[in-house]
Amino acid sequence: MRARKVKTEIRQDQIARAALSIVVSQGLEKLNVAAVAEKVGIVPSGIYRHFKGKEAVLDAVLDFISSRMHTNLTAARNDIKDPLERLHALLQRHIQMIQQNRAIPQIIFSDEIFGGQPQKKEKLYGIIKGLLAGVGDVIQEGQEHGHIRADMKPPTLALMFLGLIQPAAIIWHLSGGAFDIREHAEKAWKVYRDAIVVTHVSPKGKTPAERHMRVKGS
Amino acid sequence: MRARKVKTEIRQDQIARAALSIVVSQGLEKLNVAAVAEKVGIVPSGIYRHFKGKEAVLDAVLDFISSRMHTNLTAARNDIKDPLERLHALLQRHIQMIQQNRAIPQIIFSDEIFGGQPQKKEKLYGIIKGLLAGVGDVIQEGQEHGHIRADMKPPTLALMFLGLIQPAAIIWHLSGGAFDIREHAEKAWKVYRDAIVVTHVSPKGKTPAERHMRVKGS
DNA sequence: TGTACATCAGTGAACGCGCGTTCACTGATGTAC
DNA sequence: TGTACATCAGTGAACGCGCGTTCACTGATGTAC
Repeated sequence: MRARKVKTEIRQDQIARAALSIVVSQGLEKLNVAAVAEKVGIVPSGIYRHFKGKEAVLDAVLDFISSRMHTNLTAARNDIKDPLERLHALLQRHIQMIQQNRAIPQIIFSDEIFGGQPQKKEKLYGIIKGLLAGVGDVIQEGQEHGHIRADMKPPTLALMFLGLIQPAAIIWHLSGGAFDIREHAEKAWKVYRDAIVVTHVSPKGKTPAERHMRVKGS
Repeated sequence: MRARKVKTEIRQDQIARAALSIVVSQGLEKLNVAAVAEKVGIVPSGIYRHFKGKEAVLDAVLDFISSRMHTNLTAARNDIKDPLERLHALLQRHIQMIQQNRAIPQIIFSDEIFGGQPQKKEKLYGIIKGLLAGVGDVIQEGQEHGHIRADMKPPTLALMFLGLIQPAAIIWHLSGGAFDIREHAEKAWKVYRDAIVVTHVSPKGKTPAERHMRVKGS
């Protein structure tokens, strides 16, 4: 039975979504041209009317993930003013995203991208750098307002922020979803918050960072 | 030219090492039976005299990684008594291990294992659980001696400890080795240490954990 | 110490499978006049 | 409004490549007597 003719822009979108959903439900190893084609309702060779090849399809999937991360960033930015609260919200959104489609860790760590062509690696690197920059901006704002310790640079704290999520995501995936990633993230968040927060019940006119360091020092 | 005959136990070891070294230098995608055989100096089909198949070779490589992690754990345990110092040493050893063979993140996150057969996934899960348990033991000891805050369970703090390394390892890999993973780890370690340490210049007879919390609270 | 036989590691040809990709075609949709 | 033609999406057969694996064989090593 011949599939209905559909404009190529629409098919491109359908194909990218189909590819993502296959990875979500079956893992990246099961992502092949035939499977994508079937999901869209055309024949394998039909894919090549809309994409140059499998690589291009993967590129489109990466774009999807990238845009979702940006959505999270801007949503948190618009919703919440306080930098620490915003970080917390970002953490929760990120975890929700990972839980909803376990595709993301799968794709990020796949051979085809993680160990694959420099081009793809570069693209993934760009996505992660974008996320880190977004987190770093929130941290810097917090530092400027005196809410976050200023003796550590934003990129360092931003990467540590990722560290609250990533190992948990891996355990969660390896345990087949049994590990409670959200619960861990909340606990880890408390520790992280303690480590970077500067309290405002100012005693003796010191800068927040100085006070923080003194309190810790002895 | 016919290869010299070698006992199967020795060949098994040679094959496992060859496989690991291929992943280190060329990535896991380049790991195939032919490449391993060539490295060992026999013909591809010869591999099957010593392993049931490619899967079994991968298993052997995982065993290698597992044993290296245990080496790190016991070395740190023997060398250093103070729990916090021991954690620090463990961090440094772990980073050294990752830098020496970038194979480890590659293998851990490969499709074949990370997204592959449940059996392999289980094995990897076991390795990571072993590492976490080792770190957790050090933390628990620190808590019992009053050096580490006791209001968080060891598994939580242990997973956060992994979070100091893992995102950095990924960035390091994606950046092609440009990112200074060691420098980041040292900075992150400072923040982490601040977050979990309990100082001993005791003021008013409180337990270390209580004092820590009060200092932070307001 | 030598001979006969069993065991075992190494070989090369061939198979089979998955899978991405090409290509000549068909037929539907859109456009010019 | 109708006709002719160009464009473009969908089709199915076939190709080619990589790669894991099998199998009958060869020849070396070890062992029993």
